[in-house]
Amino acid sequence: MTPVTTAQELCPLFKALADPRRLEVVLALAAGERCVCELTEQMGVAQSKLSFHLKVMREAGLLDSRVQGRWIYYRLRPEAIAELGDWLERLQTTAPSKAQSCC
Amino acid sequence: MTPVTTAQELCPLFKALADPRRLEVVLALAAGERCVCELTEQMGVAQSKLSFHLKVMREAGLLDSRVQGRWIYYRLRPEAIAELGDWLERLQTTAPSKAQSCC
DNA sequence: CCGATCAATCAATCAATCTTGATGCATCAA
DNA sequence: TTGATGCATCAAGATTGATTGATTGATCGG
Repeated sequence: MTPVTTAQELCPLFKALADPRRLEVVLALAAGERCVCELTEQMGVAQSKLSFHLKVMREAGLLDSRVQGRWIYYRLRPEAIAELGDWLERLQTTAPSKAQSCC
Repeated sequence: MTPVTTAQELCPLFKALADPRRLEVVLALAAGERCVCELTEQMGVAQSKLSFHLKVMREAGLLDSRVQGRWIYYRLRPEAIAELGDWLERLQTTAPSKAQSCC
């Protein structure tokens, strides 16, 4: 039972992915959760900048975070990836019809 | 043989989808190709605005267009949808590893 | 406590995108 | 050839998003 996400609900997710730095983060997190300091070092990026992008992705529902001591670990939300994948699949399987006359 | 798209190559596609009006267009086109005037009417949107968004999506490789008489028909590029889907799938199947110590 | 580290947040600047209305260029019907 | 239609394009302004550097709050080790 796919919960059928609407396009409007997916928009924030697409926005969250529509940036090269954020895609880089997503790739890093695909290998497993990482703390902010690891990501900062790995990407060689200013801390506040990374923090900004992490926030965008977290608020879009693409990432989750958990606090451990003084570190904050981020990870991908597989549900978010699945939603996007499902929506794309539904797009593909919609029977494409030739345009009728028009206007 | 999946041609393995890199994140940087996908970024324009995600950008192209990161807008509610454009998602609306994509949905309309999932049902088959449509000419600009049909889309304009269906979406109740200014013509130049729609034209702008169509251009963004076309340049990202998400849409294709063809001229017929004085109309221009737009359609989804299934390859683009497939690329996105493949990338997402690869994300999901990357074995997620617990973060090691850190820092 | 104290100093250090991790990370969020804020304000200011800068940059990219979107919107609007006007204009121009083809195509078509008459 | 003329007038109308379909659509791209352009310039200006408005909106949104990203970057930077500084500050703050929390947590930790000593």
